[in-house]
Amino acid sequence: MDVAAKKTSFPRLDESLLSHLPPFSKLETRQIRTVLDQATSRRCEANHCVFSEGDVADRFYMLLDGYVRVIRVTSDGEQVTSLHIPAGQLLGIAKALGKDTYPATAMTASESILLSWPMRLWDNFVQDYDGFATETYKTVGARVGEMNNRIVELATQQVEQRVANAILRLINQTGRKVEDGIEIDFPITRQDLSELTATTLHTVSRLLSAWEKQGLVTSKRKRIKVCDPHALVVLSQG
Amino acid sequence: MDVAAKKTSFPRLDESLLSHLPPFSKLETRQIRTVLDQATSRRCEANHCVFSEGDVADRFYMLLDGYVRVIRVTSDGEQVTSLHIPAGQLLGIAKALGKDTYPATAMTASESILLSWPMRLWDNFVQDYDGFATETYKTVGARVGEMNNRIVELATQQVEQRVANAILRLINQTGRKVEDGIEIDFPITRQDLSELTATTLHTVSRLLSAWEKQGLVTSKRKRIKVCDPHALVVLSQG
DNA sequence: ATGGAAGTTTGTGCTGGAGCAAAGAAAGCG
DNA sequence: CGCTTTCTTTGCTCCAGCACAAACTTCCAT
Repeated sequence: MDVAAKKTSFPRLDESLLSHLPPFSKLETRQIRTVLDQATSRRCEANHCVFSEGDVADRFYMLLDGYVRVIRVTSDGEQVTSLHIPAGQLLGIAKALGKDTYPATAMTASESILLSWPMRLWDNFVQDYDGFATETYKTVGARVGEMNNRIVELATQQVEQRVANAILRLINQTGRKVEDGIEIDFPITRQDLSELTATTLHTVSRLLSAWEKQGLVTSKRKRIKVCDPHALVVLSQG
Repeated sequence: MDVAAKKTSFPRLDESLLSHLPPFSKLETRQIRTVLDQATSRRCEANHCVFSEGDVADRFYMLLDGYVRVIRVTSDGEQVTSLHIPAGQLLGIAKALGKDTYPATAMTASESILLSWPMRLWDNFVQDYDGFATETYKTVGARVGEMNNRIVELATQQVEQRVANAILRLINQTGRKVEDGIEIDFPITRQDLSELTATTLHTVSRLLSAWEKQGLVTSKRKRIKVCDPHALVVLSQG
């Protein structure tokens, strides 16, 4: 792999990129340089499949920029989004779950930049890099927590609350402050939202229309801006 | 801790108990003896709280006998069961998730026997015992997989399919072959099932009655026996 | 600019399953 | 043994949200 070529196509690909990210933050500059040299970088447009459920897990990834959604497909073809992963997190870390195939599919939700390493380096990373293991287990823990919350949410809440919650979560993870509100800063369709909240795009569309009438949100095609986050919080509590 | 006393109240508490269980199966007899000496054992009746969500995770557990259910409680007091844990598995392994409080509550679902160790031994176990870490990450991975499945299930399936699935899962995990069928071998109420499947005990009751009329199951108070597992599988597929 | 694809809005009817209520059956207890 | 508690069954009502359908808007490629 030609490092020079990488640097031209991704000018910002230097130590400073990783040095502030939890799994690598305790590393020395020299170590980070090694890590970078072993990495493959890739820029993907939105809706690009990073890896698929069941594939042999031969690489693990760090999302440098953009957003990735983790989805599962049911036997009859329906998609369910189980997680959104924001920039700065590892993904495809099957090894941390004791698996050698990916347990779910990952797709980019917006244009994204990914670093990846061959999975055979995993054990090296764990051994050589102080804090790497700890941080990945924290990541796993956080995702387990999120999944748990989604289960509780799906089990007990109404559709309106779930949609409100989903939007709030996205805002927290990926919100961008703009004039008169906070916008989800990647393209998201009603369909996507319905897959996140286990309902239909029709219902999501209706809800957003209703909220827009009440001035809680404004939305264009693939864009959602929240004007009154507090009102959404109230809604989400039931 | 008086080892002699333990041995009298739990006569079977010797090396053979642990030696076949995954996290300990690679240990030498001498090591297992050390592990046992450091353990506290406890017998609990059904519906006993092992640890609560949010508690400081000061111990981790091995379920030797019985069943444990992992539950979460919503802000308005509703309970949701996220997992059933069968005998032979670790629980309360917050450390493997990078947490120092338990992320959920664990209650015994039947009379159970638990070993436990102070959490400060966790790192020792990981370091000293070959395969311990690997196996716990597999456990975590399996639970993540299960949770993922539950999310997909909740998101896409009808109540009838979910209840059928839940019963099948329980049968697989904890089923006991009896004459003319397989029985869930711990007491489970309609309420429990409804918490597992995110519905109401009324609906579960109706479904079981209907299935009983069709000869798929028979059930007494707190007991469910499946006579025609295949028919249940068909139902669960929708 | 033009046609088509992708995304969104909105209306209408229908139904699965929740909510409520009330009574019956089994287990536990003094 | 009767009394209480816990668990279960069942009937009835009602509505949230799904299915289906059709039109509209925005984006994109040719």
